[in-house]
Parts: sequence; C-alpha cells; structure tokens
Amino acid sequence: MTDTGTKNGNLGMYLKSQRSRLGYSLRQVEELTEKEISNAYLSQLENGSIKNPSPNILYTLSSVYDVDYEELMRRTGYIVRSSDHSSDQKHGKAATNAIENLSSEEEAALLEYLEMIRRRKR
Amino acid sequence: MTDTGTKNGNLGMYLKSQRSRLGYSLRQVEELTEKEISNAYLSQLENGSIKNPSPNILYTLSSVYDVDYEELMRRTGYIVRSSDHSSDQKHGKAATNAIENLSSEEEAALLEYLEMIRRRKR
DNA sequence: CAAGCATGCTAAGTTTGTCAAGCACTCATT
DNA sequence: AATGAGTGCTTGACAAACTTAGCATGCTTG
Repeated sequence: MTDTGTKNGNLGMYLKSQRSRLGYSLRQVEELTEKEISNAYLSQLENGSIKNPSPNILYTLSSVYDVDYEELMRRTGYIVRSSDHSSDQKHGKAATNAIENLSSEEEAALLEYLEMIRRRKR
Repeated sequence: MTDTGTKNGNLGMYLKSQRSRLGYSLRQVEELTEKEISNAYLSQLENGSIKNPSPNILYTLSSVYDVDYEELMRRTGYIVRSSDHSSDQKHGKAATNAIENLSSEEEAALLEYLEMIRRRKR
C-alpha cells in the first residue's frame, strides 16, 4: 500500500481544503509566501508524503490561510501545550535561565570566577 | 570564527546546562528517552551543529529535563504562541543576580568551570 | 603500568525535508 | 487543430536531520 494515504491528524487534507476554500493555486501560495514554500513541496505536503515539516513552514501556511497555527502543529503530530494547564506545576526553577540549582559553595566559586573573567575582559 | 558558536536562543548551551544540572551523561539521556535520541545526536545539539531539530525531539528533552517545552521551541527559533511572556521578574534568589545576566561567552565559561568543579568533588 | 569502563565527541552513513525542472493534463482563444 | 497558459504532480539532486561505529581521553582499581 502506498503509504501516502491515511495519517493521524491528516494535515495534508486539511491544507488542501483550506487552499481550496480560498481558491488559491499551488503557485499562488508559493507567491504569497514569497517563495518560502515551493509549489512542489506544498503538493507533497497535501498528499501526505512529508511527515515532519518545519514548524516555520507550518507557521507561514497558517498565516497565509488564516488558520490556527497550533491546529497545524497538532495535525502534524507535534505536541502543543497539553491544555491540561492545570497540572502544570513544574514549580521550582521556573527560571528560564541556564545556570541554576547551585550549592552555595558552587555559587560562590562561580561568582568569584565570573568577576575574574570580567576583570580580565576589556 | 567557527560558526558552531553563537546562536539566537542558544539552545545548545541551554540543553547542556540542564543536563549538567541533573548530572546526566549523554548516554544516560539516550537511555531515559528510550533511544529516541542518540547520545551522538544530543552532543551535536548541545554543540550547536543542528539548526532545526524536530519538535518531537525538543518535547522529549523538555520532558526528561523537566523544563518548559515552549522555551526550547523559542530557543530553537520556532514560533510559539506569543504568550505574553509577562515580565521576566525573577522571584526570589536575588543573590544569584549577578549570574542571571550573562553573555553567551560568560555562560559557556562558567559552565565549563562548573563541570570542572563538580568533577573534582567526586 | 595495564586493563577496564565511562565520558564526550566526530567521521561516515542513512534517511528525509526541500527545491528546481519538467511532465501530463485541462481549458481557452484563435 | 494548434498554440499557449494554468493546473497538480513527480523526479532527481542537494542539504540537513539523525544514527551507528568508533576514537581519544579520563578515571578507577588490580
């Protein structure tokens, strides 16, 4: 069986339907995206021969078709905020910063080292 | 300059710092992800030789490291719901303030130094 | 020192995303 | 009928994602 068929979220069919909704041709979309997405590639997307398109591709498509970006992500099989949202505790170092969870000794050592570095520089 | 260095969100360094935070080895992470991510590939991710990892990769990593998935997406350069990103006010831990605002180079240097320290301890 | 194991890394390989070119078909218009 | 333009689609090539195998160094412990 040519695998090009059934997929999870059926991204392909969705893309195809949206394009048809707006009456665009493949090449028109290529133009609208300023060549970021070639008509050939869009065709492959619609026919399901591409499994993992870059999120950036999905994003510009969502923008051109005026549909929800996350919907495209979902249909592609990419996880998007679990909407549980409630059990989101993940407490602790909510900080997005790189260096966390230091023992006091380590922290002291690093600070000292940092100052040394900064003194040397410039 | 070897381009493998400075990137936008600096995904690589972030990943490296998180792994170090938890004290995992590359191969341990490979195990924890049930071989979904090879140690070799993780190394490449950390050293910045990979520009567009699949969101699925980022997701399992966020899960293993217990960090925010969207943060990884952002650092990779993938668009994520604008999520007001309300003020980056860091709660608590004022002492570490000096360590909060690091240039990429400083961060790298500190990480390296940290690892050295931790190795000695053992 | 040697033998062993763990670590990070990289070179070479496979797979897959992505594009340029071009094919086959349709529908006008002359 | 013929030319031409527009459509969706496939193929071949290239780059980038990702894996497997293996190297080099560092630690242990005999």
